[in-house]
Amino acid sequence: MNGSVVWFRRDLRVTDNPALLAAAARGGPVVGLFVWAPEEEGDWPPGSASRWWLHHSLQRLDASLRERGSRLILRRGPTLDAIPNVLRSCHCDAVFWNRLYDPDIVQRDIGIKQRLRECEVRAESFNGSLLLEPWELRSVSVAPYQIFTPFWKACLARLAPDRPRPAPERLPGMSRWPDSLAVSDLKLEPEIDWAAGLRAAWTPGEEGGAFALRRFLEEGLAHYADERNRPDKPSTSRLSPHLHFGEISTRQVWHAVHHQGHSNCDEKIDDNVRVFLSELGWREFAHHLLYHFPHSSHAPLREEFRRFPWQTNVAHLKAWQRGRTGYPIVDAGMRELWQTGWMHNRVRMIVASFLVKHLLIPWTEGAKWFWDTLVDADLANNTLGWQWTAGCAADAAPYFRVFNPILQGQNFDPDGHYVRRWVPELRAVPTQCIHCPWKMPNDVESKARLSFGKDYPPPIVEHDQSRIRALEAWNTIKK
DNA sequence: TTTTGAGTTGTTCGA
DNA sequence: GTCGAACAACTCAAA
Repeated sequence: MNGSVVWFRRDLRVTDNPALLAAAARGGPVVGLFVWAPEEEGDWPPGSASRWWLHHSLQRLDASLRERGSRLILRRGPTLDAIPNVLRSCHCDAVFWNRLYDPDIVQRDIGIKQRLRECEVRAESFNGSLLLEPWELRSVSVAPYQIFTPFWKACLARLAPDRPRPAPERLPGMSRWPDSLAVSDLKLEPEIDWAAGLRAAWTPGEEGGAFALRRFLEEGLAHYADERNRPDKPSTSRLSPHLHFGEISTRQVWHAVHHQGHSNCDEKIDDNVRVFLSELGWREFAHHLLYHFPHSSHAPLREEFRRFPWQTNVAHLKAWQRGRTGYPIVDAGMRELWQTGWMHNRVRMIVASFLVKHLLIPWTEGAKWFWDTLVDADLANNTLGWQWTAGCAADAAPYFRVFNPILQGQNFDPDGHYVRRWVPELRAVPTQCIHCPWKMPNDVESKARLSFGKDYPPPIVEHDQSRIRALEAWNTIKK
């Protein structure tokens, strides 16, 4: 009896998967297990877009395991029932998994490991997703880092990520497999099919992740430092959902990009590579913060923000969610999100700043909407992103940094290609008005075949006024 | 302990 | 049109 169960969660790959390799190394049968137990994830069970992705990724993983002689058994929670049940029915005596770092999941997993060990089951977890785990790095004062630059410097000084390890070629199987649900039984796909845009934009699964990395190395990386802020250019990696679901490991990405950097210009690391790797650094930093400040997905890291005069305005929130604020760059972003489950990072900052500063709507509302609509929704990244925008993270932006959606549009989408792609009613608007169509002269408006205010809304708030109002609101919480 | 330097991503105004 | 300064004060990290 030396069969092993690999409990898959967000490590949906066979390459460079420490838990899977540990199971394979024992030489006995290897059984993949996925347990659907959203109620065990606290206030943040996977959102709609994530569920769609998960559905497809599970199918791919099962296929990939079957090619190797194993398979993926699907069960519903409670996890603490499902794991022992599968262990018994396949006569396995060990469970391996890769660690997650979201507070509620950490607590659950600690309990599960303890219970399994009490039952004489070998239960072991591994680091399958971070370059350094949150407890591996402390500042000199022993307190967790709260500011990115010193955090990342310290990481870089210590970092020597292992080389990624190849997938096991063969996995010993069983003669009789335990019962399994079908992926469709989990009902992860939407009942009303709104996922056409997601299907067109993404290939969930390990192969899709490898393909995205290859494409980025060939087409994106060489211009990354200059163009990563341009939503009209294909220079970002688009790896975020693959990284979230662990379809590719951070180590794989790190080594591939590093290698490319060295082959480009011998000793010196390319600026593009340096900038991209620091984005992986932000992912590490986000996980570090959420682990050490487990309440931060709900509450501001800076205490005084509890008194911030947020406003409730359902109509404004709806307009923001549906991409009808009247600011083209904001609306383009929100519609890209709605249709594809993803938004360019620069545009995420612009729409977030707009919600929080122009509309004074709580950042948690934005975080919730992103959580439900993003295919890369990740509690750590989402939390840090929103806290940063709202200015309540430790290394917050200065209070006076209020993005001007017109200027941001003109700077980062200078030809309006991005806006025209996602806000088709503005397609014929000339470039000089594309980011402020309300300034369009009447004769131009008729030529643009646009009835302003009917086809496209006027701005729901005025920028200059909103900016002043935001600065005043920030003033009220000063000590 | 105290001190010092610094903090991803910006905007506006006036010279 | 371009350019530099001003926009708060605070807290984190390290010496």
